[in-house]
Amino acid sequence: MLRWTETLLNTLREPPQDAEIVSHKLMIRAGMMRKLGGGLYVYLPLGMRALRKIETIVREEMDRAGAQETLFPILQPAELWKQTGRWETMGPGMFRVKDRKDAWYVLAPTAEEAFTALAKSEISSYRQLPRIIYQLQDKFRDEIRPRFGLIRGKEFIMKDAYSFDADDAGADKSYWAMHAAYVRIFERVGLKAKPVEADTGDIGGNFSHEFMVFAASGEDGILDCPACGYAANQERAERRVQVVPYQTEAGAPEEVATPGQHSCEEVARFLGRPIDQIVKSLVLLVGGKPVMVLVPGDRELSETKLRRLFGGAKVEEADEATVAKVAGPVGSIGPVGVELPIYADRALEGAADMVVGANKEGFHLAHVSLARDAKVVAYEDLVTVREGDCCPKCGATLTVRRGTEVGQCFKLGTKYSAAMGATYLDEQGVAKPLIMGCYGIGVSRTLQAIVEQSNDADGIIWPASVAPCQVNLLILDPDNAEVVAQAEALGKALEARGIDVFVDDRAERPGVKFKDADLIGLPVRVVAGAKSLAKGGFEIRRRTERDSVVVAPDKAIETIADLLR
RNA sequence: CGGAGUGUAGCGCAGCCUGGUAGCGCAUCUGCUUUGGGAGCAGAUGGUCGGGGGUUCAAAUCCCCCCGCUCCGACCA
Repeated sequence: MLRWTETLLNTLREPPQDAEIVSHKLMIRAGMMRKLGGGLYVYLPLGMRALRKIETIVREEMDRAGAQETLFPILQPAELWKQTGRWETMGPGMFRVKDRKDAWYVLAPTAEEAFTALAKSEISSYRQLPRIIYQLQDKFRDEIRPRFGLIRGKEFIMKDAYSFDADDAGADKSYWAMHAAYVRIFERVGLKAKPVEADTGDIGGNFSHEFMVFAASGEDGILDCPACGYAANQERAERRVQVVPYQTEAGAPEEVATPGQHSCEEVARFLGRPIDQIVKSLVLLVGGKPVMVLVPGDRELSETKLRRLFGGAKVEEADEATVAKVAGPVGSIGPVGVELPIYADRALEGAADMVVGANKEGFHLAHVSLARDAKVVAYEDLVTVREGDCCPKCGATLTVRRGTEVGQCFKLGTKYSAAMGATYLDEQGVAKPLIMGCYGIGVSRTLQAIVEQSNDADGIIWPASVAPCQVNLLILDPDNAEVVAQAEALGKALEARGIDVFVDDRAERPGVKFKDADLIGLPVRVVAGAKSLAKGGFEIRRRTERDSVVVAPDKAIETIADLLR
């Protein structure tokens, strides 16, 4: 039994000034955690209990899926990271420290290298495959902007798992086993999380799902198809291309004066043409080399998609001087006559009678037919999908929702095993690189995501599976020996049944205790007071309900157990 | 890093424009009254006003530099 008067716990009437979103405010106000520094939080006893419950569920489901728990050091030799090149490519996002001999170390932001190194030393035969190993361990990332409490911190708790297989079929099996485990984990912790197709980012690999929790405060946009269930991160989502109007050729390109008109909106308005008849031309440096990209005037280029098109090469905007050299003045460039590889969005395939920049300040070209007048290398899916676009699977209209990522699965292939020489011998005695997958859950982020998704105006509403305790027992008259004796007996009996009890035994007025009980948000509230005893026992109610029932002491345990079921 | 804010008691804030001995609410401690949805009265504790420099007889207040934190854009669990 956890007693308030023996617990390091203070609730706050007002949220701290630096908290923006509801879960951050509630986690602080309810005394679940405190800030130690930017992006760094202390888990207080109640928050710690909820965190432990989540971790237990994660372990149970990982073990059930055949994964084995390990624990790797946070402090990792730089050598490992140099083997895969990520010592360079991770950039300033990774914390690096030196020991007294000036040897460099990394505070692990993730652990592909370390797990691959272990696989290299321990796995040598196909007979040892498949293997999935995991850990729950702190991760460190020097985030540019930590925010929203546990949602994005410099230090956070991650469950990371890595699978090692002999072939693609095995790797797929491991991938979907982890995927299924994640679905179960998020269900069990009471979180509505949806797997969506995702980009693979810096981790690499070729296939990925993110588990997203829908929340207005989410940092990611998710395109969701209400008709067929397709869902994808905005940075990766695809669309079914609609045929653009104005497909008829209208004579040769003609220079038109557009003084001072640069953006597509300006040009469209000035020429009295619809915006999707204007072509947006952009110059980007892909792996350091300039490339021209064309998208419809009202669309945004997705740099993520461009990067994937070029096999993960670095993509950046070209500076004005470069643009001027290879095309024309920024704001007036176009594809006609430029000597650059030109890639266009699929929506522009067959586009005719378009307006493009003339590569000359103050002028655009009208009546341009891309097929005829520009040397387009390829038409690809290059724009960021938005609300109202068509689902790539079924063609229905996509909607955008905000979401927070709580987990991600990647198929890595041999990216790390090949780089580090982690091989096994197959049945023929041939050395082959291990096929890998990696699977992360932001455990501390999950804790706060649960609160973000489950609260009301009065406070947190913990799902029973992860609540710090299941029952909040309020002793309203701590000076009344009869009340205390009854409450203590109930608390002990509940604990004997495996039900956690948090007792508010403070010498506070009833109103204070009710407010705090709502704020802390344990699933079942039991009131023990002189008035309740006079009415026949304890007053019992769910956090989510307004009215309580009075239950005789000998019936209370069953009533409570039923409510928790 | 770019843009916008902010920094005064444990928490939330006023004071700054117009310089003149640092204040309010909550929390904490003491006493009395109160006691079923954040009680009342009386008293008490607690501040190098983010740091440094400058202007001035005098700086929380005006000027300069630095730092922290928060919010909006590019990374990610």
